[in-house]
Amino acid sequence: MVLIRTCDLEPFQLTDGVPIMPTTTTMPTETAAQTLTDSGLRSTPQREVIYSILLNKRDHPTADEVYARVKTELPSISLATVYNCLETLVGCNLVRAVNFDREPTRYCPNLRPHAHFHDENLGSTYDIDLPPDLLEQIKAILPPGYNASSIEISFRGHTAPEAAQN
Amino acid sequence: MVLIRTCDLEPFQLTDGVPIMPTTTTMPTETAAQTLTDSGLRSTPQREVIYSILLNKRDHPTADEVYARVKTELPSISLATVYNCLETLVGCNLVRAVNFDREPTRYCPNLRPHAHFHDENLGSTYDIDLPPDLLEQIKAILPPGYNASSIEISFRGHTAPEAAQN
DNA sequence: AATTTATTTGGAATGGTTCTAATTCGCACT
DNA sequence: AGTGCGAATTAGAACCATTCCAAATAAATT
Repeated sequence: MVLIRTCDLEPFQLTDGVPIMPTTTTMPTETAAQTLTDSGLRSTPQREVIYSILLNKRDHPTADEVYARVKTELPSISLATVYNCLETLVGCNLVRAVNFDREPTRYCPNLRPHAHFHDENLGSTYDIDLPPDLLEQIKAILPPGYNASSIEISFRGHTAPEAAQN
Repeated sequence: MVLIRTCDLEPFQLTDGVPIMPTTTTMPTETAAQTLTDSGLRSTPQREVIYSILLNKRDHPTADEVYARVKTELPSISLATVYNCLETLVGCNLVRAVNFDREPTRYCPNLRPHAHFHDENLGSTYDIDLPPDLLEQIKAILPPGYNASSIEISFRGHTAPEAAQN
């Protein structure tokens, strides 16, 4: 099975400058708490809050940015815990880690297959929906004997000002 | 124009365990020296040797690995110079930097569009030829207003033992 | 040959991330 | 309700790839 090392967002609208929040998301069939305990892990306030922060504002924050946001809710949390929790959430597939070159890792809640677009002017990252058939075609370029467990597709460039999403 | 942030290798053969070295490569129309001076840079021994090392063994070495290899030829070279030279070569498009998550950057001589496959068992990286039409299809998933200057496609997984290339 | 400018160099600094050892927490079992 | 025990959190040190810096060297230009 080929995992998409990529994160998720409902298809955003580009018709005007207004950011469209996902209305229906491919919600996990269980709560985060359930997924955690199913993986033999505990559902802690830190993990829950960090996950909710990721769900809440899907702008692919870095660990530092997550840290800043969590502190408003859990002022005594440590950066190490933020890293630990993010790693845990990635580990049980609630969240995906996203990398652009050697920039700090970004995080987003795990949903469906998509590519990433990184705007070099704004520093923003957007999710690009990936059609299943295209994914199949991409997998098909691998020679026999190559077993891929994950794929990552990322674009770099800039977005037209009128296409601003967030 | 969309650049492929990816490096190159002639299509390797997988029929047996024998690594096939590229026979014909899409050689640059100019020498490295020429490309450098065309970019207003000097052709130095360090730059030339590093470039030749990259051409010589196309196994996507890290800066450290390049450093180790250069030292046999230029024993007094410094690691800082290796980084400088690699950056210079990347800057004038003779070489591509390749990243897998946050692992150390790898380098390969610049040729045609291709994806990367990273074998998690061996730590080896292989180039996967990217058909032009597929590339077009991938670019086509971008919504209007998204102007990509580069694409990167990378696989992670393992290769069957009998498909060993190098 | 002298001057300017680019390049190299070693070592210090940076910055994101991970490690460590100690504390705290949550759950299971009395 | 209290206790014990493994899991989770925490602060700070450590790590490591990479970059920065300031001095030394080399190459091109005058």
